Amino acid sequence: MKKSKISHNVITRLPRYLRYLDELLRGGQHRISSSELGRIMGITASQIRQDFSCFGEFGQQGYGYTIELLKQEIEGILGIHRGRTAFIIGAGNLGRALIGNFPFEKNGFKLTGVFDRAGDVVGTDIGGLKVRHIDELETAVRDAAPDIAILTMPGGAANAMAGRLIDAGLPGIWNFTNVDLKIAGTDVIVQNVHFSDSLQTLSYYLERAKAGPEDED
Amino acid sequence: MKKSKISHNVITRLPRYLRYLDELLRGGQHRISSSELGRIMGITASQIRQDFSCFGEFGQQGYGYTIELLKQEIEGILGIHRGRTAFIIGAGNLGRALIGNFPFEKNGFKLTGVFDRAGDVVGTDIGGLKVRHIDELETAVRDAAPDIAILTMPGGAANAMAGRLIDAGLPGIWNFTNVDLKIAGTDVIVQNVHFSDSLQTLSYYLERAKAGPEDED
DNA sequence: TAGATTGTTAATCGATTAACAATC
DNA sequence: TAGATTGTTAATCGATTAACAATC
Repeated sequence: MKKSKISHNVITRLPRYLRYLDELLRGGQHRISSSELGRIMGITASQIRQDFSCFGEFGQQGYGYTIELLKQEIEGILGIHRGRTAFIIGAGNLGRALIGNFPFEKNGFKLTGVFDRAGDVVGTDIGGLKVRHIDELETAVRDAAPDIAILTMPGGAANAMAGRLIDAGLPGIWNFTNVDLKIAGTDVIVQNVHFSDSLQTLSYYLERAKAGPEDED
Repeated sequence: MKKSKISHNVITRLPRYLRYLDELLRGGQHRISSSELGRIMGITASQIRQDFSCFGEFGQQGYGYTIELLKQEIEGILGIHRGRTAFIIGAGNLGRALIGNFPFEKNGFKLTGVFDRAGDVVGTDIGGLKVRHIDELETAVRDAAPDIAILTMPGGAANAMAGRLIDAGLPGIWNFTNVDLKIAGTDVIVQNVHFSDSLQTLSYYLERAKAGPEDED
């Protein structure tokens, strides 16, 4: 039975399920039970069944789950086949790293714009996209209507940039800067990748290596 | 009163507290109450006081918290002044982005080695560090005894690399590859930065923009 | 002192785990 | 059919919030 309000914890486990299902498929496996998947992933079979049951009934009693079908269902829930588009704001090292190495297509996204404010990169070609000047941003957002902007510029400019993007009607932001965007009162969706937070968390567990958990996200 | 077992949720909030305290200090503020901090951060004052009370008594009744002191306490808990060292494994775009832009020092880390397997980058200088060949890794880990290795190489090689590092006695791994490292049976500490998971979570909330929460990590 | 705010205990809420009838 | 495994309800566990005495 589908649930109306789905917890954030459940949502963040979905991409992880997807990774494991992918790996099983690559290993030639086509069917799995919640207990086997739980054993592999280090979580309980109960949790897996509860999680899936938020969205529908994807298994078969006495059989388990067909991996291909389950994967498709989860991809559907995450909206991976929506053909979304993204702008990258900031063509520095991090922006280039994403453009060059991140599998946007596999995640249902297509890069359709790269912007920077530095005169020397504007006009150059990175990964098949011509870098445009940041002054063209608002026009471009209104014209191309990307689903998200990826903030890979210095943190100092992040909030001003977010404001411009939101004003131009952008629905989502993938934030790689080390600041929390001030978005109260807007309905933009923000997902943060805070490197510092992650490293500091690692630092904490290093300190307490004997006592704490050994693998945390 | 200090608590013996501290939940992961509490730990992951500590870096976020630190960011807000920093911002307040930069704004010239020196004192704050749990209720004011809660209002700014969008959490309850109760949660803030509960979180801090896991580690000690950092405030003063009737007054609140001295921001400088509170910040120092949290930095201490996270082990930020430990003078930790790190190797980067993979001198591609992402590795260079971290070397060039990430404030390791502010997070208590110092880069002491960069490794790659590609002949053309080995021997070159990146951010003041000479890139060494991956074959020298084990020797270097034993000699320099870094606290962590930062995996910024292709995911396909991640598990083999993690195995080598663990065998050489490395305590921690900051994993930027899109795979879950198989570390069962070891006592290495792993912290993951899974870009894909983050983007897929964003994708989910874009789909359900009207109903879901608007700012999630 | 009076007002404010902490640290902590108790109450509530939500998430995870266990159990089991339904059924493939 | 018998065995296996789901989806779901109930029980447990843990995390968040509320309340308040202690005290600056």
